[in-house]
Amino acid sequence: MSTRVRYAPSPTGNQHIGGVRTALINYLFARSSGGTFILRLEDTDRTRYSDEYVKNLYDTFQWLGFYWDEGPDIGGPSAPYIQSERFAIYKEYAEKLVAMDKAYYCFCDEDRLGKLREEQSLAKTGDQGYDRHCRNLGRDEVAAGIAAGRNHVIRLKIPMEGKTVFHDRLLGTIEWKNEDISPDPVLLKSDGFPTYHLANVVDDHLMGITQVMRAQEWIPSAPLHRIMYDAFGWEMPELCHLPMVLGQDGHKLSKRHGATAVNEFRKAGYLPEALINYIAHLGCSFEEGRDLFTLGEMEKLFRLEKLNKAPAIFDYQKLEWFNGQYIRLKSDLELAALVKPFLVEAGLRAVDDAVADALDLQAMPLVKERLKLLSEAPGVMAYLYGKPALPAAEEFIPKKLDLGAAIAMLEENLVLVRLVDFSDIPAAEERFKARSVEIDAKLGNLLMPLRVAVTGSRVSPPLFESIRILGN
RNA sequence: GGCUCCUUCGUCUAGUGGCCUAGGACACCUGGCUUUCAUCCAGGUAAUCGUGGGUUCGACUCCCACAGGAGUCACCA
Repeated sequence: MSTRVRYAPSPTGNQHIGGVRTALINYLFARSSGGTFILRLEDTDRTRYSDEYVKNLYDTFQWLGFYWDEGPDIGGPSAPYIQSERFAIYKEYAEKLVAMDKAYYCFCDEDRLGKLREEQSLAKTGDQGYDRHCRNLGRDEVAAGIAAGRNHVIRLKIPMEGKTVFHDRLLGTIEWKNEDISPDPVLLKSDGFPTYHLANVVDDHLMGITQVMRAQEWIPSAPLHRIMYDAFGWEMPELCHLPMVLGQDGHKLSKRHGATAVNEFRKAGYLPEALINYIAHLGCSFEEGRDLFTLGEMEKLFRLEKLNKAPAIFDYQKLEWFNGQYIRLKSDLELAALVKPFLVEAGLRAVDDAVADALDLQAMPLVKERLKLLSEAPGVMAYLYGKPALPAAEEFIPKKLDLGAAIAMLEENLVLVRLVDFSDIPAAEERFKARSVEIDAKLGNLLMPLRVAVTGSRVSPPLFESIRILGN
């Protein structure tokens, strides 16, 4: 049987590192096993839903460059892939569960539930959860309640004793005492929408999902799902709970750790290849002694067994290194195109400017080796456009400049690096000013078109200027 | 607090009983190349494999206990 896996995000926020990593691992698993990767939109939370997030989802994955085989935008045999369009299905299955006495109608309102919570916290007996008040309502009472139009939900009957066992591909066998499972979770909300638990289980079954791979934070809902599969008499997909991604402080990665949304990384000048490679490498190894892998390589090399059980801390520094590596792998032409939007954004050049295009392209060999992020390009290339370099990030001690030698090299059409530190060499300031015109003139004469690029975004403009001229 | 999961350099990892006096990568330090910076190359610092017990001729690798960390306890997913 061929494998079918899915990424099932909820459009209640922009796609972030954690979600994308789950998607990537599902994708790699599908590819490595000749299976199918499916996208399913779990948009059952109407209060947090936004179209904007759906758009962000598509944008993100188009940018990242790995895509699903079946999904809302491209269709497939299990359509529709949007849960709000499968509305009726869930109601049907929830009621089926009630008919089988595996679930029940509950008329408790927010008021009662709130009070219950208060009492429980006062009693300090620990969180007991729902008190199963409506679990044993008579047939007549239920009928009357519904007839009266009272708000109601459908809750799952969690067995009061015994235990629930499930197997995790990565973690092994996990046992839960039924009394420790959240008492009687809601399956169908009072607005008629399913909760995650119902929709997730029903869809995974209906869509023929064979492996469920999701973050470890979902472990506590696994026993509950097991109970539902059993109640329906369905075979449960194989479970595999993925290690989580943590911030520097060891807590679940979130906004306060810095950039977490993929579009933020994109704006900051990260390459999708670098992000994908780094994320995949986090908590997983592909081949001994190597860190850099293309998507295609990972598709072939991926094995679930190589996943780590322990959570991993997201290291922005190492990601930057990956990014620098991938930037250096780009051809000049590719990189120039990649960098262009950042230059335009910085106001250095216009979008349509053939001369600027040529200039950029010629500067690439120099720019390429000193970029970790595409967003650093404007700082590095500012001089090319007659603007001062960006402020210094750090200082360094320059060596003494020999203008005569510099000009000599220029004339030989060699790579020239000129460094001027006015504070260190007081006399140089005067000399430089006096001869800068001469230098510029020689530049013009020698090299057409000009091949000039500022080197070193860390050079402070008032103190240093650094120009490098490329030879042919 | 209950329950569950996890535990090799600061970080990401290799490692499935002897090849480990623990290997690689990021970061950091030193040197080389480059009249600067960056890139690149070479080298270095860094884990008594969370702690304590076992099992075994032999344990990072198997078992147990403890400790620490994390996750989760909604009509959110």
